[in-house]
Amino acid sequence: MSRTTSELEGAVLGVIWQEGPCTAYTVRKRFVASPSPQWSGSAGAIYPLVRRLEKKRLLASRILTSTKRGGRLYTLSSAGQKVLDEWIKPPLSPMVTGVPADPLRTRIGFLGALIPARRRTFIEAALRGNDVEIQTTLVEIKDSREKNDHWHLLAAQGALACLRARRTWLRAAARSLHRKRRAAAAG
Amino acid sequence: MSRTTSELEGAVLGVIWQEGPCTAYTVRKRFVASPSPQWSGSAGAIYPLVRRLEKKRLLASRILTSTKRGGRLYTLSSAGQKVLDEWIKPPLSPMVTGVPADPLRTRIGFLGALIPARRRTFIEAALRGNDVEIQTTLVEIKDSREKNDHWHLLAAQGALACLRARRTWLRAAARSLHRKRRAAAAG
DNA sequence: TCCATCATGTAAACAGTTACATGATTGC
DNA sequence: GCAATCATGTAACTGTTTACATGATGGA
Repeated sequence: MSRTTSELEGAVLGVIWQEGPCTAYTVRKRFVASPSPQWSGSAGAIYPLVRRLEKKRLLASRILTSTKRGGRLYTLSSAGQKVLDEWIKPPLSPMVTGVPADPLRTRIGFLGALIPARRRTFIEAALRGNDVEIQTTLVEIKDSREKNDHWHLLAAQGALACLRARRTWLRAAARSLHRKRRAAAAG
Repeated sequence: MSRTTSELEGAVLGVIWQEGPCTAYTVRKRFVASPSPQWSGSAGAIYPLVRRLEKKRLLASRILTSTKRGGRLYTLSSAGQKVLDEWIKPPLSPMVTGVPADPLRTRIGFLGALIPARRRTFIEAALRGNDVEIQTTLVEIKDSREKNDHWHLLAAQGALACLRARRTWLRAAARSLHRKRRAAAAG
């Protein structure tokens, strides 16, 4: 009967669970601040979504009186809590456990379309970009440790593990390119 | 002047570059067969997209005469080659180098919403699902090695690296849960 | 011959982005 | 008091999925 919960819906319920009573803008800021560029956290996505969730009785809201601007303070209802629970817990679909999409990896799959000289340039740029992300993530880890935010820390550590693995892989790719070039020169 | 190339557009151009002259259905199959559940490769996405790309002169097509069913054989035009090139090569936006989205990681960030007993269950299910993906990827690696598909091999190795890192991370998460539980019991 | 599935598509529903609008609040 | 930006929203556009339709092809 209940339609399946989308990633964004689940994440919004999760944020409201974490933040306690909060406005749509608070939720929005969380997505905008998120290091992963998964969602933009655009107003056009969040405001209509929380309205939908409220209509489904997964969120309760009361009007903000402390400010003249209006707006609503949202809380997770018990039905919302349950939906959040169902969204997180097993069984985990392949969509959840499957190989996460990585635009960098996608491009590597078509790297042969570049002229050889550009391939090396690509890998170098990728390594630089990846290192920037690693630095950002280290800061994020430090922050969540200081705030004692156990789950966020765990998630950030997962992101770091992924980035470090990507780094090792990219370096191996660079070496493999090098071998290929030498083989081509020799053959 | 030219609008930015989306991930799906880039990937479709890449597939047609790889496969040589091929039909929309061939492209579609590639996405459906892809281990990453990023795109469904649905007909409603691919057929209109190749049409759009053709209208933009990035693809050329000729009608299939060998079959009665009709359909078209698409080829990358030189303009298409150029767009593919631009799409792959640096500068790489944060959207490309950023932390790849991982639904598993997202859920871990909200794991505190589950009752403690369920948290362990989640991690175990995640590990099982992850191991299945590792097996699938190993097969993929074997295949591309046999087919001497260098770039696809490289991409699959990247996927494997990511999955292995995820495995290590999940095991660490399980240990961390365990510590937490013991601390709670003791405190 | 008949049934499954291949291959090509289309249409409606839906979700998310961009861009805009508007009033409140804050800092100078 | 004025400018910047905060906060709340809306509307149009775009792209993707789901579901359907339809004829071709291949194997029993």
